Amino acid sequence: MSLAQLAGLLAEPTRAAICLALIDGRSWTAGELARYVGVAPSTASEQLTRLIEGGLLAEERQGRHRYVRIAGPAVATLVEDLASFAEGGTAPARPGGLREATRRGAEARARTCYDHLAGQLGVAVTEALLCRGLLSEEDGLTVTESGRGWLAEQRIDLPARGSRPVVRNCLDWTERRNHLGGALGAALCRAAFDRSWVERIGTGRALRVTPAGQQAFHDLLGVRAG
Amino acid sequence: MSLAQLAGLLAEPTRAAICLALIDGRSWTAGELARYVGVAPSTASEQLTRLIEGGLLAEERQGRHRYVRIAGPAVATLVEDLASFAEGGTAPARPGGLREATRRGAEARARTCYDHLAGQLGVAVTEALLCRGLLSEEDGLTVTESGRGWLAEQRIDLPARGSRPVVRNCLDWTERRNHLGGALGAALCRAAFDRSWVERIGTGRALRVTPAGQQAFHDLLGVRAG
DNA sequence: GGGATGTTTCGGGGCGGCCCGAAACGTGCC
DNA sequence: GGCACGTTTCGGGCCGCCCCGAAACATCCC
Repeated sequence: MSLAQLAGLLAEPTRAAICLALIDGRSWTAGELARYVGVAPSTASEQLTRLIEGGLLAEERQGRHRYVRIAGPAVATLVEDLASFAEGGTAPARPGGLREATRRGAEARARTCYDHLAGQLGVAVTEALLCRGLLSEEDGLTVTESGRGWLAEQRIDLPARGSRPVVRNCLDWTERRNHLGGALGAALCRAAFDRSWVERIGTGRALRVTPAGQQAFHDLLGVRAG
Repeated sequence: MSLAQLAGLLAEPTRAAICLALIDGRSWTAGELARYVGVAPSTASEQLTRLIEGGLLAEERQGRHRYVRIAGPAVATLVEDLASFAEGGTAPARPGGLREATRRGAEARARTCYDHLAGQLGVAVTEALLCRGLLSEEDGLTVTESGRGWLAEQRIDLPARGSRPVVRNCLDWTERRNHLGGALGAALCRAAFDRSWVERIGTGRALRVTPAGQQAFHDLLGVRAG
């Protein structure tokens, strides 16, 4: 692919809006995106196909839904750099100013990775689940019996085995260690949002751990967060 | 400016080729670029205007020539990231792989900044010129009498005072110290190329100091390069 | 099976913009 | 002044593609 082709993918307001909507790593369905950016479903469908073919987005089909998300951290960084240059009129620049450093610091502490927790928080939670025997790494990553019990206690639904693996190791690019992805990772992340343990900082992927969240992560998993 | 507008600037093969041609920081005239990318001068002129208005390029008019260059390091980084993503199909990614780290290491040692020397080499040369009293910082940056003599000895033409300042401090974004820009900085850089003291590594801004260059920088300025 | 919902395919209208050539403009040189 | 050269402005041809609506398809639920 050429530079012009790549840039062309982001050069239309519709496609740019789609990428910006997905920048935090969450998955959206094609219809949601169509409504969000204000185009007909047919139009969104075509543009999504193009973005996927261009390697900017990844899709996951579930029944009649087409879930779509940013293809990887490299894409997210690229889009963010472009957007920040476009907005600020000036420099993202590699060494980065104070603001950039602050943002990266926040992301290093806690952020979403697609739809689950990452950064120091994500890794710490995963470690804690392993230490306490709620997850096991013996035979690939699996949820243990006591893990099932714990999840039930916490009223976190263990997702049924669908097309998506329940647990999956996901390499953390700041911590360089694994954190928990998969359907369970997503469920934990959703719970953390629903219970106001974490909230987004701005529109990016960075998260703030709320006081309630610090309490909860400590009490439930012995994790000191924030 | 919006993300789509910014991306749109790079979304046409002609404009993308122009930006890639300028990626190493050198200045080209409008006509040169037109021939290089294979379009009519009128077309190049229009596209250049658009790129300048978009903040990606900077221009400097001298007589009937229109010199044009990348607007700053932020733009260069942006274009390089996009190009590397487009080519590699995969990741530039902030933390960067080995290849990226190697490139950045090379750039940190020696590179061009627009049309003059930067990186450790550029800073070292500038320091040496100051130490030896060839440049003075007393009353703004100026060339001293002995500096003029030294340049004559080296057969480096001290550029006549034109629209461009002869010497100018240019903040180095890896060394965080000043290096020499302006017309003299460009003349020194040109001399270094002409005399094969340095050569480009690949198509980017990174430079390699040749054995002859190591000898010359050491003998003439006491600079240990490479 | 039948209906509701989400998605895709297809055809066509319409706009934007890329590119060129011709002519005008500015500058430098003889 | 007159010529050469680099650049810009303007008009116009032409292609690409963005977007929509209608219809077809796929899936899920009753």
